[in-house]
Amino acid sequence: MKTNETTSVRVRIAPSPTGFLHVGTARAALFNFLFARRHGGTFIVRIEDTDAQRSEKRFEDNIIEGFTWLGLTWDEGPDVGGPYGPYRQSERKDLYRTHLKLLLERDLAYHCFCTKEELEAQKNYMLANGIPPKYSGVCAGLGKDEVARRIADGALSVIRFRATAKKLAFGDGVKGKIEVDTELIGDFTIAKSVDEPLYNFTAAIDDELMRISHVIRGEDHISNTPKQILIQEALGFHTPHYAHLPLILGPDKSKLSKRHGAASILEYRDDGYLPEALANFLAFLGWHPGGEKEFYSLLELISQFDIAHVNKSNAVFNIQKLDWFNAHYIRQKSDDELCALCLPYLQKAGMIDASTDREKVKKIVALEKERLKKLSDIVPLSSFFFALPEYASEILVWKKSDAATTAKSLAASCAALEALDAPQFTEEAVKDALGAVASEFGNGAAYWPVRVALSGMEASPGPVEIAEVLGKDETIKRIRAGITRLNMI
RNA sequence: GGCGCCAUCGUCUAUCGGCUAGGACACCGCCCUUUCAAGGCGGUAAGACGGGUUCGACUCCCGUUGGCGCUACCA
Repeated sequence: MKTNETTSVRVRIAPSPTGFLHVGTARAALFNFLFARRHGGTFIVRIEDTDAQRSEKRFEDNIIEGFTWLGLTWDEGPDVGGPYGPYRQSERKDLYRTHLKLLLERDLAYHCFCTKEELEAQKNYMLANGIPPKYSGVCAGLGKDEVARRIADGALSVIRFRATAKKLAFGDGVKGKIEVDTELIGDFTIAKSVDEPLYNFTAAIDDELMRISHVIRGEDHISNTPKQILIQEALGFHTPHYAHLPLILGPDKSKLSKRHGAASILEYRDDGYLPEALANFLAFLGWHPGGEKEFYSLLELISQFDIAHVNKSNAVFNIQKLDWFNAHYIRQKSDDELCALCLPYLQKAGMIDASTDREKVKKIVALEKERLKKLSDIVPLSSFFFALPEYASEILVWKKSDAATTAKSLAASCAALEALDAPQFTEEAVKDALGAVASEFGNGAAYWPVRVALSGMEASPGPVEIAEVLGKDETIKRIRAGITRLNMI
């Protein structure tokens, strides 16, 4: 796709607020955003809410919130306005009505009175007889008077566009040249009535009126493109450059959808994924800047983005890779930032409240930082700090040790730690105290039981770090409980 | 069924005619190490198939097969 400096780049993401912001739309938005910013163009958000039955404001809000969370910014949209508004199709009815009437007057479109049942029957007949199914055209030749009479009689109708049969080809920025025979399309519907326009029609009108230069969208829209081009030609509109992105697939290789898991991008946020991780991951689904660098900030993505390098084939959404990106970005956070990010999860789990010592929480988060794949992992990983979990006494014994030795080493550790004055219960002091025990019993026989007694878990941060966070009293208490347990084995 | 799009490790990908096919995730092993994680090192693993074109094809062309998408009075 050529992007010379003289034609300004204007791209749009046109979500339909009939559901929460899903991954596919978010990725398409990201690519449009990247493309616009890369070329100093304009990024527009246009809400396609022509389907009044299915559109809901809460979905629009969810979509806008999702884009914002991802780090995207737009220049024109329903919330920020712009010179080509309004940016909600439901608020552009008059524009569509004008063009619809124009099409009707010029006989480029016509009223169709066929009922859904009739249409269904026609379709089944054609299918059964091996004929490519398309509108039969029974209403295509109705005279003006006949149409007026039927409408006056209250007959229900839809508006169909007269699709001229021809070989149509358009260049695609990703796929190359795409050719279709519009003969196979047939006269398609563009409105339920002059006040109820349908998707292919409104998209063609708005892309013209909003001066859209490039349409970047999922390849599930390839079959809509010739319809939109036909409408553009009938109305004397320009045809924007098209670029159809490969689809994002679920593990089963079918188009990613709600049934594959997260229904909304915001669910990823709530689950503890970082926007920079998701953006990095999503950008790499179907595109790659070349080279072996893996981590790209949004700014770096912008500077490298080239739509010519977008893949043609679909990509499977690999949650493990997302986790890896996320873990990386979590580790990049400062302790303060990460603590602030983890706080909501800890609070929600009831593990901390306003009275909890913030410095203690920060130490805990810092300790678990490199173990977090998602922010929400902080809850199961750190709960033992706040309340010792129930655990099997047997796990106190290190694999290369025995109960008797473990009891002795735990008692020694306990004594060594008790000898420390509470104010001097520093990481340094604890380390020296336990180090002395370790030099007598060996690292494994000394550290393992202390760590298990303190955490109640077979896997956790080291005993010195935990003890320092817990403080002398709690540390001694937990170790004594461990010793008691050992004596009962 | 019709039409369209696509085809490199299990997954995301590099390669734009010269490849001993590179990287990443995941997986396995080793190191580090009380455990886990992180980190370091190493390993298993790919050009769907068949024809062309060419000195030379993963790269170009054709066919086959397979996958996906679309086929609404949804978008």
